[in-house]
Amino acid sequence: MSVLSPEQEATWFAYMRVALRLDFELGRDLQAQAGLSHSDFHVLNALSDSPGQQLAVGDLASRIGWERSRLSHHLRRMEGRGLVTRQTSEVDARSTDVVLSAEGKRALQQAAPGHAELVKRLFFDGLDPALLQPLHDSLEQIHEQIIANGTLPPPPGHQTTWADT
Amino acid sequence: MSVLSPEQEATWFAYMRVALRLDFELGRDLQAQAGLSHSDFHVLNALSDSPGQQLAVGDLASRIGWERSRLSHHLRRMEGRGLVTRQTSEVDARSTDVVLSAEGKRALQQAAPGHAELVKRLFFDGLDPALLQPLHDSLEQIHEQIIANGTLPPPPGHQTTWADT
DNA sequence: CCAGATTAGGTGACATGTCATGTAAGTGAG
DNA sequence: CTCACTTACATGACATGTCACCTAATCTGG
Repeated sequence: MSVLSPEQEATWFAYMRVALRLDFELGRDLQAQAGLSHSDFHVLNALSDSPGQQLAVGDLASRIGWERSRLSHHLRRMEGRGLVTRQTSEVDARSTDVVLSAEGKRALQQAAPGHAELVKRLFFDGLDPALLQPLHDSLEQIHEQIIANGTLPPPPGHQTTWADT
Repeated sequence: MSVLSPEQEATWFAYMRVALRLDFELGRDLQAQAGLSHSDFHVLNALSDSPGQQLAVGDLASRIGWERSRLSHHLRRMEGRGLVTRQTSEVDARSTDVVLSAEGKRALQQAAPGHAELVKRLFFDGLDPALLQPLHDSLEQIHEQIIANGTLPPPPGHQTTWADT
């Protein structure tokens, strides 16, 4: 017997096909339309909806599901391009706060509408509206599962179902 | 008014969170357990369920949603490690056939069970069984949409809904 | 206050991915 | 047949990501 049921396997393959192509299409579009890589966009986006438009490096990493060292390299480059700023935290001198710069904000605002438009076109326009809610619920359940069973720390502010003892 | 409805936006964010973490967790596990990158795995997997365990470079690329040049570089490395073989096609001398080698097959078979196990644990074990079918349908619809509206060529053997004229 | 453990990040070497461009085989209009 | 065009890949330069390891700040129990 195999590990996954036939239905699960079919679903998994469908997921992978979607994920691979979507990642490619979105990255390509962002690069062409806004001069941002998909990675840049994730970072800017996460900062942008954080209080004070800033986040500690570690929190940012778990927010977007990256390793710290990857983020560290990427932030150096983004800082060089003026998209973000780094400053040592005032409460804990080990920690670094990443702040969205004015230019970073501008770049994000310039990129976001077109990006959302493409997401709508590729992801939602072909989806039966009746499936939106089930899809959302599925993804949330899977997300919880990944956080509970994965190796990355949970995102900042995440609540587990069972109260911590 | 924004481009996406609030429900769509929530669903999209849930999707991105799942995609980012899943990609990370699966890649990490494959590397640790089987010494294969997630990229290697996609290539081997695609070859393995193709007739003759081989595929033209271009077909392989659209099968896994990659650019050709990325695949070309990756194949050179995989060939160097003995996982695949490349040979000029006999029917069209421009085209290159990529063939799964015995060693590649072995590597894939060694990696697959653990990989499937992790997929089950991270993706399906937390999912309400009643949502499996809707999730599958959603992903298939989205997949069709991406193929129809994206820039990558459709995968080999893909049928569009409306008969070609 | 001090030694060792822990936590937050940064870094260097090297693997991988992207973009622009190159080469060669097939195609086809005249 | 031949010049222009298209198709299938490969490659080189450079951007990005990974892994192992480093430093410094903080915490903990004497």
